[in-house]
Amino acid sequence: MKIQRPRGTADILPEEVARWHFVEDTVRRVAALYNYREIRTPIFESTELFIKSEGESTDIVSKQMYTFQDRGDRSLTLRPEMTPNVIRAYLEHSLNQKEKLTKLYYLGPIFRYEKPQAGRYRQHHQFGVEAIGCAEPALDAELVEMIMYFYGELGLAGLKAVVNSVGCTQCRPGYSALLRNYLKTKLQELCADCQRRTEVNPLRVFDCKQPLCAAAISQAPRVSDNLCDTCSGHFRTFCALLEESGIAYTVKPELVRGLDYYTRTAFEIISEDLGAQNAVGGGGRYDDLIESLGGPSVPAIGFGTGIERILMIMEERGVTFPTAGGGAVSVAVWEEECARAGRGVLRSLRRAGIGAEMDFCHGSLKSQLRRAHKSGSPFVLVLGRDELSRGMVKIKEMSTGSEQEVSLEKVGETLKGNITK
RNA sequence: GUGGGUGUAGCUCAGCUGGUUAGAGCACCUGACUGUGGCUCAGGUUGUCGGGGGUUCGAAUCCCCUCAUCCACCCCA
Repeated sequence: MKIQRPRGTADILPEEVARWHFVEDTVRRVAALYNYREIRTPIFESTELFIKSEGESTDIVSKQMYTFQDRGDRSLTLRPEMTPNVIRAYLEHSLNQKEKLTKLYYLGPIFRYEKPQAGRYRQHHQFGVEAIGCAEPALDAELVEMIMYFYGELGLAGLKAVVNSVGCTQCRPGYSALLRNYLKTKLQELCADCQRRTEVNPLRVFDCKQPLCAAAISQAPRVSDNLCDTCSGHFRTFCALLEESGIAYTVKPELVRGLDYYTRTAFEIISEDLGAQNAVGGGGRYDDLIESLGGPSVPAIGFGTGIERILMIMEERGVTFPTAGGGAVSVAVWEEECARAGRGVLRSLRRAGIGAEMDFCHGSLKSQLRRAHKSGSPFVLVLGRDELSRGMVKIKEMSTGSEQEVSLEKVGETLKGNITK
């Protein structure tokens, strides 16, 4: 074993690609149903974009970015998520001038330098959407509905939506301070992690699994009681609309996402089939991000979901999916003087839109049939001395074993009627 | 970044307390059928035992380092 793939990356081999296609096709179909249009942005961007978007102190920016200098001494970073890229493109092309509400989706790889683990890779793929230009909670609810619909179309089950409001610039700082002060009074009762969280990200303490910590925070002030009127109104309507759409969800006051730019609505979709990395998708509103990147003040919301984790759930639950059937027609020729005619047949079949291949390695007829059988060829064309001398070719249908002879010129035509594609 | 498990043929794994030629099943190839796949039967190929170093007369087996992978923490998709 010489050179191996970089740590935390994966090769997607031909056998697995069918699953990817199934997911990708579903992405495009569902996006179209909700009228989102695809956007493709560069794999790398100015490092500054991510620092400005996500906040210097976030895990992603402080320790997970693949950052490098190019030959022109620019600092570039492999995208660690997609929202900043989409917003950058939105601003760069003044999409806000073209329509009031811009609805975009993306599908592609993103990169984070993390220690690989089950469901966690250094390169993984995400499907996500960004809806830019509307502050209404109805949009928030529709996004949750959309992501759940998407999972439903893939045949996934065992998923749970958890939602929260993280407030806005008006009310969040006040709440964080309030909570931090409360936690400081309980500091001795908290575990070491939670003592650290108290300073760094107090809301996380709610998520601690230690019973002592759970007890300590049972009386702590809740976000829901400390939102400003606008935020709490937004959240109430959002929840009511989720109920209207029949989506089962739970409010989780401790849900706080890893990026600084979120405001108000935050949500995550959790799977019971994954290990510790149990979030399949998540998203939230980011009403201040565009302005902070130097654009106009435009509200927006988005979600992202990890393709690898989706595939893991499919695997776990044995989700079946449609696969493309039937291999190419195989042309079997084993005598050297027939090879030329065989190549001619290949060309005419392909011109007729029929996939075809021939074994150039001089295998016996037997081995060629074996190969054809294994690769799922529906038909094998047998072309040997006998047939060639008559200007004919034998068509063998693999499923029944029946054979018929047709003239060389008519092969394409005859097969075309028989192949269901 | 911290802690723990694992690494033997393409795949799944066996190999007892160090002992000479490293195994099984599946897969693959060939043949039985000198022009016909699947089934059956019979043969056959494949390994620097993850890599490096050490202990030893002798290492897949013991020790150290390293790499990869898995699991958990952290964080997230």
